[in-house]
Amino acid sequence: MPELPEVEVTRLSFADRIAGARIVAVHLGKPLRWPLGVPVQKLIGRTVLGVRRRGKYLLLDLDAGLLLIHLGMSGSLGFASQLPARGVHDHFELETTRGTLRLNDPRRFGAVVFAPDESSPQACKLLGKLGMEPLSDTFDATAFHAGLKARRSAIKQVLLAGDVVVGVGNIYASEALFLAGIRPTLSAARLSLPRAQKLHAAIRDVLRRAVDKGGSTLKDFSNARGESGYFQLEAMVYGRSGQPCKVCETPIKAIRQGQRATFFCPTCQKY
DNA sequence: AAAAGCCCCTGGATGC
DNA sequence: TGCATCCAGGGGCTTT
Repeated sequence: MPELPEVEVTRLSFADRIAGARIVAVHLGKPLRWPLGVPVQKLIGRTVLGVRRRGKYLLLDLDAGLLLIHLGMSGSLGFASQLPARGVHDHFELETTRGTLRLNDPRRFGAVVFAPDESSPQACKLLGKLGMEPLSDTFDATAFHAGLKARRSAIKQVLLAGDVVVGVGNIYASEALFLAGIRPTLSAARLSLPRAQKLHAAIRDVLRRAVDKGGSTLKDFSNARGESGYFQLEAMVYGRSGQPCKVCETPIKAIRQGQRATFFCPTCQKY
């Protein structure tokens, strides 16, 4: 579910409220993708300094170490002073002096991992190979083009891979390619500089607008306040197989690339 | 080194 | 209504 906009929206919905909170208890449910990597006791008494984001990871900075949180495919966080009773899919909970942070994740592809610091092996294993941050000022079109030049697989799959640019998942990859007028199957290396620049702008545009709309709620995404997102209503191609293109009315086509669905308009994205 | 497949897990939708 | 099958927003790991 959660791509960069959903993760960022989640972060914005609780970062200010949790900053300065002291951890008073930790509850673990079923195992997530990876073990926490620290005895729960070591977290008790720690203070949460703030929440950052890197790609689709949330970084909970503590006064000693940090927690890396990934929402996987079906994860969502809740943060409130009073949450309902824990359910079967609530697998991690941080009880703090400011409220309880809870991870609900039915499929358990998500994870919460402790790292002593950002350059530790624990953190580098997860963050080390991540590409450029698309919403940061350092995301530069020329560097983006150079990154694509080195890759021969389809542009859609290079976007998803996350080693050139992070945060673009299955929804926003299709959407950005539509906005840029690029066929998803085109080899990444074959994008000219002007087209790479167009895609660079399209990625920033679609991600920013999605954050503004509170992310996309396809099924069950909600931010840490429990609020849904509305960007799915603005999708030009994602999930619109067979429906008329909003620009030219050609039926939207769905194909599979690397076990994932890709949506595009055969007319607006000719090559 | 890069690319392609596999797999982790649960639940909802679809089809018989 | 019941059961099997397919599909889903991610991404690390293994194999080519």
